[in-house]
Amino acid sequence: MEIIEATQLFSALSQESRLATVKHLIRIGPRGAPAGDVAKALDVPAPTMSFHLKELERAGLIHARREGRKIIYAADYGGLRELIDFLLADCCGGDKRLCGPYVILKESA
Amino acid sequence: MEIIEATQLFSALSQESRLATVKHLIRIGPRGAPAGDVAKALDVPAPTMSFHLKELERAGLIHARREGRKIIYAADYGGLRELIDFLLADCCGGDKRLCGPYVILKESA
DNA sequence: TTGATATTTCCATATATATGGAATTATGGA
DNA sequence: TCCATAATTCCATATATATGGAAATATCAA
Repeated sequence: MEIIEATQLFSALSQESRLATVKHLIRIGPRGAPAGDVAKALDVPAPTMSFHLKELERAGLIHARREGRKIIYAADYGGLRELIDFLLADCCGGDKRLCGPYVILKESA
Repeated sequence: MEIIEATQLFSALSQESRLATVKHLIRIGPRGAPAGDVAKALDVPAPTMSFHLKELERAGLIHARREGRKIIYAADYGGLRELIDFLLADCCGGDKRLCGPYVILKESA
C-alpha cells in the first residue's frame, strides 16, 4: 500500500465518532445498519453522521447500499484488512519488536 | 485502549511526513537518528520536521533523548504495539474476517 | 397526490492542523 | 569569550476538518 493511501485510512479513523462508527459496524456484522440507527446509537445529529459516513466510505472502510428509503452502511472488511496488513507488513516490515505476538499464517489479500 | 487515545494515534499517523518518519525510525532501529538526519532523509525543512516529531512524541509513537547538541529520535515500540493491539483486539474483537491470517501467540503487553 | 419517513446536501461558522522563514536557545570546541 | 552547529520556538499564513440547523431529495404508503 502506498504511504499516501495509508494516511487517508488513518485520517478516517482519527475522529472519535468515526472510529466508534467503524467499531459499531464491525460488531453488527456484514448485514450493516441504516444511517439513522447508527446516528442514534452514537448520539450524533443526522447531518454530522452523514458527513462522517461519507468520509469512511471514501476511505474504503465501510460501504453503503440502498434498501427502500433506508441507506444501509456496513463495515468493509477488505479496507480494514489492508490497514492491518500495512501496519504489520509494509510499515513494520515484520519487525519482531512490533509483530512479536502475531504470526501471519498465509499471504494477505 | 480508550477510543479517544486510539484516535490520537491515528491522527498522528494521518500525515504523510509523519507516517514516513515512523517507518524510517522503525527501519533504523532502537538507536534512532538525530532530528536533522531525519529531516534530510525526508527532505523536510527543520521547523516543519520539529513540529511533526513533537506530534509523534506526544502520541507516544517515538521518543527523544539528547546526545550532546543533537536530539536523537527513535521509534517507541510500545506505542506502536498498542495501536496494532487495538486494531486486532479491541476494535475488531478477534473477528475472523479481519484477523483471519493473524494469530495471537501470547497475551499482548 | 398528499403526507410521513430517511437521508443527504447546503452553508455559515468554528476549530484544528500544516508550513517554513526568522529569531531564539542549547551545546561543544578553539 | 566567540563561533559554528543542532534543534527548537515564534508567528503569520494557508488549508483542512467538524458541526448542525434549514432546505432539498428520495422512497413508500394510503
